[in-house]
Amino acid sequence: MAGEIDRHNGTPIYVQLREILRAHIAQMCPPGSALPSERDLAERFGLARMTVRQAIDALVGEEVIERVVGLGTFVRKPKLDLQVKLTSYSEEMQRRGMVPAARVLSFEQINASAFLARELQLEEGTPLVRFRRLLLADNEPMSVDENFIPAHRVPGLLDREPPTSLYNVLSESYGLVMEWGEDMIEATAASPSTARLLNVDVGSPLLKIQRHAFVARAMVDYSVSYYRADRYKLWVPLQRPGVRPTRNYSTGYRP
Amino acid sequence: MAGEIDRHNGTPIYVQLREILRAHIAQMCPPGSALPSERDLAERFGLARMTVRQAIDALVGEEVIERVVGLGTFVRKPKLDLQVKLTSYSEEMQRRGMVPAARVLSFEQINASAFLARELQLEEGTPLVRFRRLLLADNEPMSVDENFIPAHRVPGLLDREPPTSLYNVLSESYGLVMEWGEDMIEATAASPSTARLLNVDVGSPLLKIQRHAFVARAMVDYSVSYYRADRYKLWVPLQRPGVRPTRNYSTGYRP
DNA sequence: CCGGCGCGCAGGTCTAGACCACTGCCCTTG
DNA sequence: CAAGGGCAGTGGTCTAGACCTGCGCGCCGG
Repeated sequence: MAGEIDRHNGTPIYVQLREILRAHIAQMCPPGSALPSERDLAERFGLARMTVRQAIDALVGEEVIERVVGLGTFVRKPKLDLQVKLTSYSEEMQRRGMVPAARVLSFEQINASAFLARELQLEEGTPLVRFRRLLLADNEPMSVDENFIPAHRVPGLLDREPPTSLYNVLSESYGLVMEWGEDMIEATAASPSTARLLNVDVGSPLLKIQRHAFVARAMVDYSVSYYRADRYKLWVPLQRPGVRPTRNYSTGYRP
Repeated sequence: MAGEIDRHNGTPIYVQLREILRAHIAQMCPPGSALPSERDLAERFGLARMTVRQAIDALVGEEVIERVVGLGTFVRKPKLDLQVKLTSYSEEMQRRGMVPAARVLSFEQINASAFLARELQLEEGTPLVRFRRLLLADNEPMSVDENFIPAHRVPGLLDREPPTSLYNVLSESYGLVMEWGEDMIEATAASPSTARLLNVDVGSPLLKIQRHAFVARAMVDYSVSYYRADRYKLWVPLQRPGVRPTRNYSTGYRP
């Protein structure tokens, strides 16, 4: 198991352990495999068992792992059908037989402004990773995309190359599989800078999509995207309240 | 606070305390009121503070109460359900606390064009009821709305006054309760005629929403709406949070 | 050979403290 | 009167134990 506890960096120990466990699970634990026992973990990291339990409690709450009395703690099967909906741009385009590409506009750490802090439900000034890209499909601009992720969720992300698929990296390296979210959709007119990036006229209609994506109760990603209206439509299945959900949602490209 | 802890009946103490607190909140705590402090509760019930915290943790997980560092623990406002979809315009606006109104632009029978026939999955030339309105919210134009309904579904509809709430009439007079549907969402620029109706500049961004609504397997309504982008945003849940995460521990499952 | 019991280990619950950061408020000081 | 510091109280975190029940397996006796 990689990682060590740093007792002096201010991050609560149980949070550190939780993330160590999450990464460990994501990287080398198939569903059904057992975690070390609470007492083992306590000894290995030099912690009280109650502290270990606090870390494990969190992951159980997220339904990442599962306790069984008398047996141990086990990795749960990821919910496959959930994974399809909150898809990343690259997955989405590949599924549609288009060649996705991206030009990285910025990839840096910033401090949360008042606005971003509110959107991400964090304190103002919290370090965030900002990842801004121009997304292309078949070599033609499709959207300008800006993601904000709490930095503490993705230690070391900025030391890497900017990922080609953000959601893939989040899931494979950090165990952050987006489970649910909400989109705020509106129409807007292209600003000069956005128009230039997307290769459209200033004032052209764009689809603005703000997304909050969550893992368990914690928001992990806030993103703002501007899609070219002439290249992108959304398809949204609806249902009447009280009817059993179909649980489908997909973004769709229409030529 | 009513109730006492029974240390010998087998029910975990924190569960007993949790239910005592829940009852206490339900009976005499308006939203915003404070609970006794953790130390108070521990002393009053003769428990360790960690045990009290476990009870409180559960209620915080249920979003019944809320902790504020340095201040105390407070009763939350019950959450409103935002999960309203496939609602009619009037329901939607009422939910937002606005006064809905409509100006009828046309209310007539037409024959399905090739395009409409394809959208409604009917034969070309099939009689349709066309209902076109300018929808207002708080007396200001919000959208231009056009519904197409197979005429055989709504006999006698045209002999009435144009309905104020289309979905209400469909459901109350014809038993057509929309069960599911799909929205196609895109951004577009206001045409001269639409711009004039909506009281915006030509070329202003609009949200174009095409909706297919179904009862059972049969499509009952095809509609096209143009919403003013400056007045309308769409909220789309991507994936339900599912079960409220709790700190309860399940037993009896074998991986 | 087979059945049952007990041991070891898993998580579940609980205790009685500790120190920390944060908040609101009072009281002192300028 | 205003600004600031101190203080008491809050939740946040952590410790090092305790004893409980549930579980599987191996040992031992029939």
